[in-house]
Amino acid sequence: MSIRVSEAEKNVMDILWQESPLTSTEVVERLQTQDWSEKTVKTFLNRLVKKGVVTFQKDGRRYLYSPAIERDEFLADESESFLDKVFKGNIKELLATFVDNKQLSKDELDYLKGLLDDKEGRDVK
Amino acid sequence: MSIRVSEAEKNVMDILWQESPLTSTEVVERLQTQDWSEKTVKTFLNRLVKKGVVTFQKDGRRYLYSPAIERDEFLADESESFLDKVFKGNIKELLATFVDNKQLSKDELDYLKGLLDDKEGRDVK
DNA sequence: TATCTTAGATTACAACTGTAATCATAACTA
DNA sequence: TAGTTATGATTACAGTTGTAATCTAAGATA
Repeated sequence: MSIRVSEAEKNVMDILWQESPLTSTEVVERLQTQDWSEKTVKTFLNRLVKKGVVTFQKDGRRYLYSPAIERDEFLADESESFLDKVFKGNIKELLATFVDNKQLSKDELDYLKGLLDDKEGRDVK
Repeated sequence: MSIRVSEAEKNVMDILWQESPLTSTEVVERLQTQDWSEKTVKTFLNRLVKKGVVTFQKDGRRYLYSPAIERDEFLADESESFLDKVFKGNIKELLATFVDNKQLSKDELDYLKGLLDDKEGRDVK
């Protein structure tokens, strides 16, 4: 049931999660880094609307686009699906891979330890 | 430069990482859970060979297939790419999402803490 | 040896993606 | 009001993917 948003489309979602509603022109502007033609970005907006993950209100001849799904929920979905597909659900292996392969700063390590401490006690086991 | 292996193809890789070399027939057997036709599995093997991530030695008329890439390396690649594409490289957010959204057992929490402790001191930062 | 199997190679085909260009039309401008 | 513009809608087109079926030829079998 997982939401189907392609790689390229995700970049558009990210823009809208940062700020919305936006016109297509504004979305195009904020996607300068990607060097997509304005036409390409419009295509993505269109597809995202058809997929039901972006909505719009009309404002004269133009549309004001907004995300129709929550970023957190989307990330949780994507993460779950990544865990299942790549690590076959083995979360220990997934976490080990990330922790092992990334250079983590002291700050990041502390942050993560904090997360674990908060978690401790809450999950009944 | 990341390795291009599709969702369905990953299941074939998983089989070969568990045991290899295997004939196509053996791969098909081990993929019973997926209800793919034998033809479909053969197609995947073929594509994987063309992509250079599976190799084979001939054994008479049949091939003995083996992975041509390391599972660990593949997982690291996939993870890196997932982090970049979905979390735009923000590893704290990624880890927080996993830790928050999954029910983690005491065992898993302890394991993860162990990882972090090991890591501590090694990363110079 | 002639025939049957069966394994890999080739071909099929629709949906999804990346990447746009063209079309139709509503709104702005002269 | 008539022409210009810019926006969303439609169309394009090749590559990837999921999901096979068909073709070809080398072994196995009668």
